[in-house]
Order: sequence, then C-alpha cells, then structure tokens
Amino acid sequence: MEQLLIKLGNEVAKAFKEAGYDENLGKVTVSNRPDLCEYQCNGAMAGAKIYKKAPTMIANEVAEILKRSEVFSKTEVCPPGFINLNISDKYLCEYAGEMACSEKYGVDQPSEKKVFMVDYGGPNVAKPLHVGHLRSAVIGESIKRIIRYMGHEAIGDIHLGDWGLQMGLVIAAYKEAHPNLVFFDESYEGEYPQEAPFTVTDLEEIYPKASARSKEDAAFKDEAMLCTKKLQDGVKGYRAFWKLIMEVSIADLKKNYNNLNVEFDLWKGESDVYDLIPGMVDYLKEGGYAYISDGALVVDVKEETDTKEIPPCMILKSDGASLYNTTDLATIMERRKEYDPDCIIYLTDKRQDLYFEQVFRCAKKTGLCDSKTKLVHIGFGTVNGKDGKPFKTRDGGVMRLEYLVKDINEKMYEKIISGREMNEEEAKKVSETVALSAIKYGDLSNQASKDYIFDTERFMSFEGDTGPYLLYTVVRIKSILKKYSENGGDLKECSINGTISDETHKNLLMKIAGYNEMMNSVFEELAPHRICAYLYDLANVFNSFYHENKILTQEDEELKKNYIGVLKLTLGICEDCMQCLGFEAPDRM
RNA sequence: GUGUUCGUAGCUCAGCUGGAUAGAGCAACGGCCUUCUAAGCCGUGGGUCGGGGGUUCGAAUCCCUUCGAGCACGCCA
Repeated sequence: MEQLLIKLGNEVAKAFKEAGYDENLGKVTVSNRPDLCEYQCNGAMAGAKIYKKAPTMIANEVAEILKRSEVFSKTEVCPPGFINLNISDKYLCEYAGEMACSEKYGVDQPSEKKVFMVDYGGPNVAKPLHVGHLRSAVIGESIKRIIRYMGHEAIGDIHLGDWGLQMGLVIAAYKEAHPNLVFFDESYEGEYPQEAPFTVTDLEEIYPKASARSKEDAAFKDEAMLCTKKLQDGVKGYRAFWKLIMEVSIADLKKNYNNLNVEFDLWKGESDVYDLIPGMVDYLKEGGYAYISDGALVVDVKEETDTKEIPPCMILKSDGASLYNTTDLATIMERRKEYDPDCIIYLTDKRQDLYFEQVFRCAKKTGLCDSKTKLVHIGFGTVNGKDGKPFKTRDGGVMRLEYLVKDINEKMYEKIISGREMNEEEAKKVSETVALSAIKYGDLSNQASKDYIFDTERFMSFEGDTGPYLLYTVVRIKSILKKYSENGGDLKECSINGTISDETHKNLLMKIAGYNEMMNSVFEELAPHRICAYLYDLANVFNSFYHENKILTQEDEELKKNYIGVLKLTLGICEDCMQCLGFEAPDRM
C-alpha cells in the first residue's frame, strides 16, 4: 500500500500544480501542532523564494483548491504560510480498513528481493557471554527480523571467535593438567573419544586462568602458541580436541541465545576461513595491493577526501601470522562466494569504527568485495551501570549475561506472583516473557550508537516507556477480544467502517495509518529504536481511546464491531512490531 | 596531538534529515475505579537545548569558535 503521507502529499501536490506551482512543494508531514491540525504542508514557504511571492498568497491559492478535495475535512492557512490540514474521517477509515485486509498491514514487499547477511553475536568459544554481548545479540536479531519483515532475505551469522590464541591457551592449560590424554599423543593412530572430558564450566574456569598466566609465564605462552600452531596446522589430536571444545561451547551458547530469543542461521567462525587466507594473501600481493611496511604486510586505504590520517589495513603481522583483519577479509570473500549478498551488516562495539572503515576500504579497493555488495558497520555504544560507567558486578567483575538474565527473571517472577492470581507454573512462564521484553526494550529503545544506562528497576517497571507497559497494553487488547468471542461475538465479522466516534478514536486511527511509513524508514535507517517509539505512541493513543470508550458494553452493535475491528488492527500491528524487536506478549499478565 | 561521537527538565531519553508554543517517562503534586486488566487514564509544576558568533523569513537541528565528557588512532579483537 502507498504510504498515507505520500497519498496526502499527492493530493496537495496536485493542488500546487493546478495553482501553477512546482508540485514537489506539496510534501505533507504529520502536524507538529496537533492543537491546530492533523497534517501540514510547508511547501508554500519554500515556494516563496522560487516565485518571489508572499508565502501566504501561495498557501491561500493552494488551500482554495484543496478545500474542494474530499481527502481533507479542513484546510487552513496560518502565517507565515503553513497549510494546515485535517484528514476526512471517511478517507482515514478507508485507509485503515484497507490496511486491515492487507498483508503486513499495508507494508509493501519489494519488487526485487535482496540478500542481507547480518554478522552479529560474535562470542568467543570457551568464554562465557557477558553484558557486552547483549547489544550485539539484541540489536542484530532485531535488524535481521526487520529485514525479513520488509520482504528481503536475511542470513544471521554468529561469527564465532574460534581460532586464535585463545584456543591455544585452553588446549595448553588442559594438556598440562592431563598430559596423558590421547589427544596430545601425536603418535596415536586410533579413534579419538567422542565425549568431551570437560564441561562448559570447566572451560570457563580454564580460560581466564590460562589467559592471566600467559601474561606472566613466558614458557606457558610459548606452549600456548605452539598449541595454536599445531591446531592450525591440522595436527589430528589437536583438531579432535578443538572439535570437542567447540561442541560443548556451542551447545552452551545456543542455550543462552535461546533464552534471549536470538537465533542464528549460521554458526560459522574464524576457523571456517582459515584455509582461504594463503590464497587471499597471494592475491593481494600479486595484485600489487599489499606491501611490506615495518615488517608487516599492509594495504593502503587512504583516500583523497580524507580529513584524517587513515592507517593502512594490516594483512599479516611481521611474524607472518594472520590477525582479525585477515579473517574478516577472508570471511567477506567466503560470503560472496557462498551467498552472494547485496549487503553485509556488522554489529560490533562502536570503538571498532575505524577498524571497519579500514577493512571495508581494503575489501573494495582490492576487489575482494565487488561494488554491488554494500558493507555496513553498525557500531553500538556501551552498556553502563547507574553510575554511568561500564556495567560491572557489585565486586567490580564482568557481569555474565546468564546471571543478569536470571536475576531479572527472578525479580519479575516476584512481581508477577505477588500482584496477580496466577499459579506458579504460569507465573514463571509469564515472568520470563515479560522479563525478556524489559531487557530488549530497555536496550532497543535507545539509539544503537549511544551508550546507555542499564537500569534494571526502570526497565522492569510496568509504568512509563518500558517493555512491560507495552505488553500490558497488548494483553489488555487480547483480553477484550477474548471476552468478545466468549460472549458470542464473531471476530471475523468485525471490521473498520466509516464511523469515528471521538478524538481518541481518530488519534488511534491516524497513528495506525502511519505504520507503513514508520516501518519503511526503520528499514532504511536500520533503526529499531524507532519501532519502540512508534509502539509506545501507539500504546498511549490506544490507552486513551480505551479509557474514553466502552467497547464491550457498547450498545450500538455496528459501532461495537467497528471498535473491535480497530482493536484487531491495533493488536496485529503491535504484534508485528514486537516480532521485529524480538519479543512477544503473553495472553495475560 | 589528530580524528570522532556527544552535551536537551533534578534523573533517563526522544526530537522523523531547517518549521509554529522544544516533547515523553521517572521522581513531585492534584484528580478519576459498583462498568472491558487502576500495573491504567487525565491534569499541574519543572528548560537562556553547554557558552558565544554566523547562515535565513525561521536553527536543538547547518557552518565557525570555545568549554566539557567519552572513544579511537599498525603488529589485540
């Protein structure tokens, strides 16, 4: 469906043209003065310059023509040249009615389906997830869902950190403690055990200790580097052991991401492109792109228009080892070959802005990535505690994501069980659903690029601009629709008809009618926080409507059906928005 | 030092790519339940949009300058 503002704009543009002015001046926006009008056009003021004519004169001429239009119920001119418009009830109802019958409530599917890859998550194997991983997971998941909702293909890839020194550290530490395991016996020729001799908890203990030790104990670090090399060179036992680490770690990651309603299509990682690196390096050398600088292999990525010094993109360290850049470039190659994406979106901390700028330039310049494929980095801000400093546990340690989620689940359970009559089992399920909305909405409602303060109490509140408030509103609609059905009403028979009973009713319909436009700009800007803002507005106008109008006890049957029709549409839009954000509402709470 | 992001109510944040009187929420205060979930709704108070200059009919938004904060600047990821 065409966006409402475009339709209204076309109507006004026609009037501009008829009056002898450029039709491009006829752009319509939602009014920023709802006390004066519902929609506005500021084109007359822009036109004043072009035509050297008083803006009010232009506005008046256009307004005279618009007064004949059936689209608007009121057309007024206000100094210095605003054209103030009210939409006619009939036109608005027809638009909303059409939305209700349309797929995705009028959000059009693209004529050309594009392939997006979303690289998010980015956890390291053998290391537990911490708060820092929350944003990547939550924002990435939402962006993936938004892309799909808009009718494109989105492939989510977790891009595991599964190959570097960190793996060598774990292997070295384990080997030291259990030197007789067959994995480390290079003369061993038999089958390796299928079962891991360790658990996730073991791994999570081993890694930080090994990491800390490597900084003081040079011999241990050498051993870890040797293990890394053996793994990368494909020594059978090391590979088999590594595989077990991967299995155990991935199973645990899946569980944690599941709790967040985050799902990846691909569980690839740095290890998957390791074999591509030598060929890529040769290509860069032969193409004359890469050269040796201070012993390291680099590609220049400076451009004429730069206002700052952009350091070259490093391909190999001076000892010949690969690094983050190397695997990322190889991954771009691999993705192009396997999936031929139109766009690859990376979600990482915004501190990596410069780094991605270098990698993207390098990929484009060298042809590792063709011009068709867009490379986009979405850098997000830090999750801070109430003191405005990076989120920490009470004793100053890194907050594990698992504990954070568990803590919020428990607090939410206490809230639900004490405030409502609900059995334990349902309360547990409901509280998990509500808790997830609290966490995700708390994160997503902020602009991704900004730091934000993770305030558990505020996010969990049922009042104000929070996930639980939205869920509460949705639950309320569900409850009314359910009662309507139970009392013998047929929901299928209810649709929006031409009547608008009061201002709150109209406000609700106007907010609904802006859905299409909102989703399109969210997609263009990849900005989930705007869905949050819309959803919150929608919930507010709905609640006002709800308090002003009795729905189930409405005596006028036609009006009642009309109301139910509006409720169905409101609910549907809320659910689609939440779907895009990555959480959902329970049936009651 | 260079670059970059940001500075909006006591606190947490919006502000849709220049529009009218800068908006929400929390906190404070005052109303509204024998009626669809009051975990709600309605209202009041609270601001020199860090400061200064400029661009123009019009600036929180664009430009310059200044103050303050965060972050990044070749062998980590």
